[in-house]
Amino acid sequence: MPTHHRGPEEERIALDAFITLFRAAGSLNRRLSAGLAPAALSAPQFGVLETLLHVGPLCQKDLARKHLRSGGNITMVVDNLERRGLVKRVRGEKDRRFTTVHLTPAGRRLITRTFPPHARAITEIFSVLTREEQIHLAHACKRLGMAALGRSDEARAEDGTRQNSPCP
Amino acid sequence: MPTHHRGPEEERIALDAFITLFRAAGSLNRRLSAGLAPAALSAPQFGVLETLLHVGPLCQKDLARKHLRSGGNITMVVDNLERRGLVKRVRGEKDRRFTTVHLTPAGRRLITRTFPPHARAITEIFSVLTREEQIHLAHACKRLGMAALGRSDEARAEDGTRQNSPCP
DNA sequence: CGGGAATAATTCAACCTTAAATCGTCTTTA
DNA sequence: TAAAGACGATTTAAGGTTGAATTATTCCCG
Repeated sequence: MPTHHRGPEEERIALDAFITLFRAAGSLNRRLSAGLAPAALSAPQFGVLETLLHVGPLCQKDLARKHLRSGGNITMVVDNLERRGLVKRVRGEKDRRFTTVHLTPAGRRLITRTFPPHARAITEIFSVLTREEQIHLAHACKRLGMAALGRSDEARAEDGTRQNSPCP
Repeated sequence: MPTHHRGPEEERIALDAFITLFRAAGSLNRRLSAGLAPAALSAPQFGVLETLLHVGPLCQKDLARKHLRSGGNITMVVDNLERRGLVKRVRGEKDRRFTTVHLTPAGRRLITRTFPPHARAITEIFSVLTREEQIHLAHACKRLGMAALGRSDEARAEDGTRQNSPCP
């Protein structure tokens, strides 16, 4: 919604940036989901497989934290992946509250051949911006994200400063 | 997911910008949804009411186009708003295929008192960026969105160049 | 040691989202 | 004018999302 609102200029500019950011995210998302359709993967499913590939087996709590999603949500996404045999749950031996999620061979095969074209698609789309523009965009979004979180909890949980929980 | 992937630099930068953009949108969305909770409005419901307030009664097709959502989605969101008595559907007289969605007095009251604090919250969060940064951000996102859409159909349907459908 | 607090996962209800199928209602055209 | 096609809205099935309640397990402390 193109914010037909007319207020003071500061507000107008902020609302315009806001709505544009959201529309871009939506369009990106739709486009990339289409690219995932051949593998019959939803974006969240792809995200979980990608994380498992690049950081290794994780408990669901950590998956939730990494993706900024609720626990119940991860349960469902992992359910659907497990139903297709792309992932398996392993009950913690030391601490039986945890279940660690592992890629199966089939899951690893699928994600290793799905990730590269996906990354290429992103790179291709972002190439409408120069290298510097991309860096500035990322920087601005990083600050925005922090501001939105109000700096409270996991603001930078995924910004590199990871303090991983001890999923056994 | 902080893209632990390590590829050529161009790809690394694009993926970083991508993931940062999405995390920012997610955080913004969560924060603003929290602000809407007192009014018991979801973000999509708020969006529809806001559009109806600022552009006037619209048929569902136009609402769908404005929000880049499917028709079925709008049917449900309007259902929920109508159930609460915030909007009402009016069957087209000339062409009975269309239903025009109107704000009820209650709906107008709710959205007129909900919008200003919402806009202020956005402005407040975006104030971590300078005026110029916000403008550059919007510009970059605009180009990104176009690139993602592949320039096809309603790429700029909401960028001002509105060609409204003739909902009677 | 034993009971209460904390914690990981699951379930549940409510809503959002889409694509595809269907229903009514025009419009076109043969 | 009647059949065919186009078009707006609704329904349906599948999945995503959340927050709250529940369950199972472990931890802590008196």
